[in-house]
Formats: sequence, C-alpha cells, structure tokens
Amino acid sequence: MAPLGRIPEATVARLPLYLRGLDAFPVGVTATVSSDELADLAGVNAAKVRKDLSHLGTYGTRGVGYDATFLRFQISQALGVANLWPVVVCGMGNLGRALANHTGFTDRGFPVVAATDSDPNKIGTIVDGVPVHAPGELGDIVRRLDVAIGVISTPAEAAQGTADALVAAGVTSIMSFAPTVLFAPDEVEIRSVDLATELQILGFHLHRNRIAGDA
Amino acid sequence: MAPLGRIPEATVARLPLYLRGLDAFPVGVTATVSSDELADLAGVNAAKVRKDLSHLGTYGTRGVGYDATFLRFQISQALGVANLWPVVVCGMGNLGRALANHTGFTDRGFPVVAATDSDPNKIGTIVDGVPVHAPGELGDIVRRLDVAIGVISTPAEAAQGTADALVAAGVTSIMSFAPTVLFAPDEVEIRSVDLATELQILGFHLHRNRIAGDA
DNA sequence: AGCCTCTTGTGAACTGATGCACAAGGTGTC
DNA sequence: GACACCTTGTGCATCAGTTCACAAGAGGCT
Repeated sequence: MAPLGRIPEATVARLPLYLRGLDAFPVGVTATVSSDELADLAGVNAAKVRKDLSHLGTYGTRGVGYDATFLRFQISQALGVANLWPVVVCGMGNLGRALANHTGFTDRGFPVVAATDSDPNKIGTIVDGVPVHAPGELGDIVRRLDVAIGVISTPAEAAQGTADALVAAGVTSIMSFAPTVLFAPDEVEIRSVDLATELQILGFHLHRNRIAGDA
Repeated sequence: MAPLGRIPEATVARLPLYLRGLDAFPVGVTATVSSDELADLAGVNAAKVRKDLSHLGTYGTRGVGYDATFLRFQISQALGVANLWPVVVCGMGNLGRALANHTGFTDRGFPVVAATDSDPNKIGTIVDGVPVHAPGELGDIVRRLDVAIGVISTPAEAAQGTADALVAAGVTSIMSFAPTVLFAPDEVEIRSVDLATELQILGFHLHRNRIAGDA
C-alpha cells in the first residue's frame, strides 16, 4: 500500500467527494459499489475513481466492485476523519456567524469551539453556542482548546494580522475567506476561498458567451 | 491579441486575483507595476503573471513593467466586469443570509436582487434589502429581474431541484454550496464550493503530519 | 552614440493530471 | 470444469499547466 504522503493532491481533493457519495449507502448493510456508480455519485469519471482508490492500496474485487462499508473505512482512514479537529472562527460578521453555525462542519468532525471578533459588543457573548472572545485572546484559546484549524472571516485588512496570530499560536491549517493574499511559513497550509473571485470566474464565461452570441 | 475564448482556464481563475492586487494602486495616478510586484500581490510567481498577461495581448513595456491603470482596464475588459450580473440566492439559511448580505458581491458587480426560500415565514419578507420569494416563483424572478447567476445555498436534498429550476429559467451560471453533485446540461457552468470538503482536505494534511511526526 | 541595467515575452523542458484501452482476475452458470 | 461475463488495476499516450532561462526591447547615464 502506498504511504499517505504519496497521495497526489488532486486525489486528496476528491477523496471527500467519494466519502460523501458513499453516504448513499446505508451503514451496516453489505453492498458493493462499482467505480462507475461511485463516479456518478461523486461527479467524476470511472477511470479517475479507480486510479484514485488505487493510491490507497487495492481493495476492490474484479468483476464485482468495492465493498461500500470497507471503502468508507478505507477513505476515512486515509483522510483521518476519525480525528476531531477543533476549529476557531475569526471574525463574526455575517459570514463568520454562518460558518460558526454551519452544521456541515460539526457533522464532519470539525467542531467550532470558539470565535473571535474585535467588536466589544460581541466579545463575551455566546452566539449559537459558540463563545466570542477578543482577538488578543486567540493564542490562549488555541492552546486551551487545542484548536487545529483557524477560519478567517475577518475584513481583508485584519486578515494578515489574524493569520499571524494563528500561526504564532501554533495553528498550521488555515481556511480564509478574506479577499487578500496571506503570507505564512511554508509549513502552514492555507486554503483560500474568495467568493467574489468565484463569481468573477462565472462572469467571465457569461461575458465570453455573450460576445460569442453577438458575433 | 488572443481571442477571449482562448484564455486557459487556469489563467481565467487568476485574473481576478491580479485585479484585486491592482487595488493597491490608487486610481488616476500613473504608476507602473512589474510582474514581480504583481506576483507578490496576487500570491503567485512572476513567470506565471507574465504568461497569463500575454494571453490578453501584450501591454507591458520591457525594462519598465506594466502601466497599472491600463492593466486594470485590460483585465477588467477580459473579465467583463463592466457588466452587472444580477444574482439570485436560493436558500436563505445561515449561509444564504450571509451571502445575500455579502458586500463583496455587490462591490464587484454582482448585486443580489432576490432570494428564495421554502419557509413560509420567510416568504414575502425582505432580509437586508433582499426580497424573499417562494421557490416556485424562481422562473418568474429570473425573467423579470434578468438574473444571470444563481447561488444555491439550500440543503443538499433541495439542491438538484433548485438547479433544475434555475436551468429551466435560462440561468447558465450556478455557484453551489450544497454538499452534493449537481447535474445540468453541458452549457451550464457550475462552480461548487463545499466548505466541509475544504476542511477535510486541511484535515488530511494535519493527519498526515501527525503520523509523520509520531514516526 | 554607446553602454549598462532592467523587465518583458516566449520557446522549450518538465511536471502532474487525465483518460483510454486492455490484460488480469474474479464470479456465476451450465 | 469450461465458458461467458463483469469490473478492477494499470501501462501508456495525451494534455494542460508550470517553470526555467534567455533573447529582445526599452530607458537612462555618461
């Protein structure tokens, strides 16, 4: 079996999709799933599924398919979803509140254990079960609650400072929604999701099609 | 100059980042920016910047750099940001509300003109200036308000139905936050952002590092 | 004018990912 | 046991994207 470190990034990004697709199969019931079916469930093609799964080691049966239960276990193992990774949400604006309350996080093993905000009216309150602290307490929160992942949903201006504070506290995984580039040491993994950028990409295609249509 | 249709996808995805980086240069002031500087501002490397910009046609000056103002115009042109693309948000849960109220959308030319939700208590109300309608009215809303982009922030179960309704109404650009695969005709552009999936990818790296650290 | 310095634009090598196509290997039936 | 039928696992060709490295062009200094 291939060591975890050797799984290609593109494959890693798809493993959660396969896991999600496997939700279609009830737990405890013996069932097999073919690469074709799983491909449909995950929205990719079958060859990709097989190649991806081969990176986890080979656990399918030729002529039959994969055992759904065992495959789920396999992928979970590789992704480490057995672990709970506590999350802190930095910036409790509209987006931050939505994220702190997002059931999809807790359900998948990412409990939001705390939040920070610079607004004195919010500090000390509990929003949807999540206590809001001052930004200055970030380091303390991270250590005390063993936070593994920091989510940055502050305004762009505060994002770098927040990232620095997270890194200083020992957080090595950051998901940022701030529309700005973040700098951090190489060992810190940053995933940046800029919603406006996503829309601009859609806008480009609309624009291009409109031009093509007019031509 | 290369026709718009020929710009590689990877480049298109970076153009908004360059545009964002150029915000560091005040409008109206003549300034030049080198590929090196722009690379820093966008968080990529200089060679990529130059190759990307070469797809828009060549507008830099050797030995000097790019004229910031003209470059901004260039990229805006290519992305079609002069257009306003009205957006409808489908599903006014926590996330939907945050999106409907997201200033980054309106600021970048994507006004949220309407929303839908299946909750009778929300239908007919106006949330943060955005009127909430019943899902059945979606087709009507799209036609009446000339909606170009649909954002899906419904629960997973309702996502496909919502997508179908959007497509039926003529929407060809969809951004989905629902944790499920959406099926639509080829000409419909779908960008899917699953927040839990993003965290799981971060989780994989945490898991791998933890294993490596223990070894 | 000649020279030096700077930065672009791009050919070419490289890397990673994708998708095809088929042999290998397993199941079930007669 | 032999045969027909599936579906996996993978070698290989292909493609897209990245990065290097350098010639070509532009400005400024003496």
